[in-house]
Amino acid sequence: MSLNRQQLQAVTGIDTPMLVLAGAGSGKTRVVTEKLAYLVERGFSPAQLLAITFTNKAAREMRERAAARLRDQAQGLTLCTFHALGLRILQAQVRHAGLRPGFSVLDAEASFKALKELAPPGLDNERLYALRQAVSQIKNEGQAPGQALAAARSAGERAAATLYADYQKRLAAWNAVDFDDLIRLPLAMLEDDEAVRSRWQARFRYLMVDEYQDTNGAQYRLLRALAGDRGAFTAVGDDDQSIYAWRGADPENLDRLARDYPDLRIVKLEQNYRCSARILRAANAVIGHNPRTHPKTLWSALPDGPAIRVLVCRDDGHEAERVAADLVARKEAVGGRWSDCAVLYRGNHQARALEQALRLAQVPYVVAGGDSLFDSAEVKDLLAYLRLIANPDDDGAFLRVVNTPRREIGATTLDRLGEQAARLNLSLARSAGQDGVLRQLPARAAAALARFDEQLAQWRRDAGHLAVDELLDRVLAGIDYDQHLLATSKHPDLVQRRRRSLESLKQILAGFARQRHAGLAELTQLVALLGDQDEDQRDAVRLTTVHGAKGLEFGHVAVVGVEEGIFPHDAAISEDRVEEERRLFYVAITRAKRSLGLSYSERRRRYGSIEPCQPSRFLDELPLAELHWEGREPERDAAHSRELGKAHLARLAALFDD
DNA sequence: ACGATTTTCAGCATC
DNA sequence: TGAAAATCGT
Repeated sequence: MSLNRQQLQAVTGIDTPMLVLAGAGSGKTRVVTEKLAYLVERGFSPAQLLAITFTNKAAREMRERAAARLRDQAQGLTLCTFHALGLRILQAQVRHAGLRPGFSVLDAEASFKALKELAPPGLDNERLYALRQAVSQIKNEGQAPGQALAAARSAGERAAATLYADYQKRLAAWNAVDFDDLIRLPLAMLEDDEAVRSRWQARFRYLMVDEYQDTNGAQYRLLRALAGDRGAFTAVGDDDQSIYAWRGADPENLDRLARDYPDLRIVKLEQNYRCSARILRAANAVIGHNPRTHPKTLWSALPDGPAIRVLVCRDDGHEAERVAADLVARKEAVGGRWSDCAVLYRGNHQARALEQALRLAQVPYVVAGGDSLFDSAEVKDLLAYLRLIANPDDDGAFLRVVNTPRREIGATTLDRLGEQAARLNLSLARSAGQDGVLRQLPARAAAALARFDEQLAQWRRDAGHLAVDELLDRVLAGIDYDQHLLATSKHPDLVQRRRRSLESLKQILAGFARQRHAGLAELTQLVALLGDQDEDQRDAVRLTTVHGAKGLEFGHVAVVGVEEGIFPHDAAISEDRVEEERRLFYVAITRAKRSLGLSYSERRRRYGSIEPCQPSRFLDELPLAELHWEGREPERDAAHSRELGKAHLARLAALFDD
């Protein structure tokens, strides 16, 4: 299949900076991979090319596509997320960034915990979230603590700036960075230091940025610093699919690009190759309810396909059952692969009812995102051990593992240790290694701490000559973790599951180590960022949030919980952010190639009690002619409705026999 | 210091 | 409803 005229322009335009406004399903990924190939043809070496995405999933997808297109040329390509790029820059110039080798990358949870401890005491959660948001926003604007303090006008801004300053002091003491720092610190180096800037500008001679509408202020400046005046970049994005404003994404960056690069060329991709004409009409109708700065008119040459089904259900359990039954009926009638179907929802917690129903209906499924391997306590524990071995300053890691498994080092001992550490200006783990500190403590506590310190010292020696998986085995043996698992797991199968988690962790770490030739410190840093990389390849229905489905496509898509309060979400309604929810809904329905089902419940269990629900306003925004409503039927008619469903699906099969 | 029991509270999405 | 935190009792 060849490129259309706009796609060709997007691919071959390399003499001026380029912005590609790519509608949903318009072959965006294809353009990016073709362009990478084109750049190589035109004399760029793959090592000089940098392709940036926002999510690990997108990076993985792009890597596969690039490998298929570029073959062995894809090897030298740098293809990663903004944050992974930031991490590389930091690793390459650790000292310059004010860090020491072995620094820790805090995950969102650890970072919030640190922030919470520094915030004024007695704040309710709502205020804490607001503060976290405020601090993160300051960082996403690329401001240093001093700048933020100077710029603060209101009392609220001063509170956020003060907290930010304290928080950064704490991170510095821990030799740690958070996710926002992975952008902010490299940016500061690039902007402030001519030498660093030219070094990285020489390293990357052409930049591709995917999902450009999701960039925040700091990321935009990072892009500009790397591209420099050469303007050797292509940004690909779609403002209608901007769904990360809550993460600081600023679609304003689209216009900023045109201002900063007057010779910017803009190409619009408006032919959709994915969705049936009917689904696309519905999508266009929905997004038409938003004010738009870069209006696009998406069109599809594909046939209409079946009507969009709207399922009205009794409650969330019923909804899940019907979705499951629908998937079974579809499989019987149309055949095809389970993996060509997806169930999309607004929040991860909605997966639970679906899982139950799918299990009952014996439909194979995989849940994307949600709680991964890295959310389990045992994996977090062991990763914290590794982090503490790599970075003796990581107080967060120390506190997590110091008494797991029990070492008889309790809260009082840690309080005393904390006082001593503060006095000496040392981390907790380092203080525990000081005789002077231990002498201040009761003999029992001091002995326990000394034992732990000795263990750590031994592991640090081991880390020098052992592979990660071997080191992990040694740690597991040293702390008798299996015993701890047995003692803390209520069910025997839970013990099995946890053992398996640790086995997977070992595999993943060993895999990373081999693949990236990374040492212990780099491994823990990468893992914080990348999470679980292996995709489940089984033929199974995919359950995912709408956010997680961005960039993916499926023959059949079911969107559940299309209700006021869920989609759009309550918080979005009260905070006047329905437009982003509408874009999210637009993303959801444009994942579907051939058939689309939407469903909502009349009642739903929320926080324990059963509450009545209203259908989502987005349903009213869909063209009535494209919809086929199916109210809830009496149970005795379930078989009948199944037959109806089959007849419907048989027609569908006749339309699309591929 | 630790496990058992009661109370609270509800983050929506990701790096 | 269910998980996490706070409190209680040994």
